[in-house]
Amino acid sequence: MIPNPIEPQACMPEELIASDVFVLGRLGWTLKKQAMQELETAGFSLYDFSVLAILAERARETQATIADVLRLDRSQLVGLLDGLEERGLVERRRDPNDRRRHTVTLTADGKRQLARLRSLVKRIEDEFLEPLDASDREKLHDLLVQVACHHDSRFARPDEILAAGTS
Amino acid sequence: MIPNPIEPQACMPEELIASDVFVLGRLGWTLKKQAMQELETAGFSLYDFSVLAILAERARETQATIADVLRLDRSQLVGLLDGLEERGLVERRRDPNDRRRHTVTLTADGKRQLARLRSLVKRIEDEFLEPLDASDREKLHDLLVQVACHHDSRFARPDEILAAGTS
DNA sequence: TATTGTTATACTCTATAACTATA
DNA sequence: TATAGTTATAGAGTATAACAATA
Repeated sequence: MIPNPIEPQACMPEELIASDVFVLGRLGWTLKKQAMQELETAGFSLYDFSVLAILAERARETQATIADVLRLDRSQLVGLLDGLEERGLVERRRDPNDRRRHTVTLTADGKRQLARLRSLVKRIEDEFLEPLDASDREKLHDLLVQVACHHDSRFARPDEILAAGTS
Repeated sequence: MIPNPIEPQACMPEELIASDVFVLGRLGWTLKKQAMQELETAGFSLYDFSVLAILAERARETQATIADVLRLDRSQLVGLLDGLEERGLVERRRDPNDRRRHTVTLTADGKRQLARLRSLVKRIEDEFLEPLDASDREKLHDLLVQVACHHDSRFARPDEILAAGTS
């Protein structure tokens, strides 16, 4: 036999390691998958977390705006909200000003669950970024947000710019 | 209350912007999708590029090792290689040492196409990272690879460490 | 019996279209 | 007519299982 003196099996090509498409794509996928799996054992999806997080900051969102933020089709959001509503974490109410709209709000239970998921997600991120120290993590996040902001202005955080000098 | 003087529609929640899962996940997805679309107009997929890149550095790979690097199921690779082979970009040959194996090699035409795709991907990455200067891009890539390496040792680049002082 | 490449199948997302009730 | 939410359907992408050839 004498297959190969130096085990070349499954070693990573330089070109792909040098490629941001490859590295960023895979890293994003890995982290997402990791988070999805861990949330699933808690009975939630990543979207559940995102929806709750959105509602925590601005209650009474309409379904369309939630879907837009998550880049989700409105039809996909329906099932998500159904699940959250069944568990009593959110409430849908008709908007009296425009009876076509539903305004969605977080319940007290929803807030509690969000707090739980928040710490879970935080732990996942901490483990994922383990090799980086606090300063590097901040730098990484800053660079990512800069790029994200360039492609989607909604990522802009005016208050962060203002607060940059204070902390 | 006084609803919201500043149009709140589809604005991004702080918590999600602060979340690495959210930002990294979306950014990776965006870049990947962008690259896929642009490559598609050239008649290729992102996987095509990756396969060609792998073969350029180490010819005569076996299908299993290629699939492993790309985290692809071996059955998925079959169709990919079929497409590349039909276009005369790669060649499959039975390994005489182990007739179960197929060794895959790049043809001259495959090398030419890879060069084309390479510059295309490079351009996509450049555009994507437009807001960052050269130093920031390097830093970002460095951080990403550090994290990637932590989760998958094959991302380690011993030669880069060695070459760090020379160039 | 285990492994390589292959084929066939099933399942999960996501995208699209059609429907209702309101405007 | 257009829009918000909903439902139903279809497609792509991915994962799983079974198979033939070889070890």
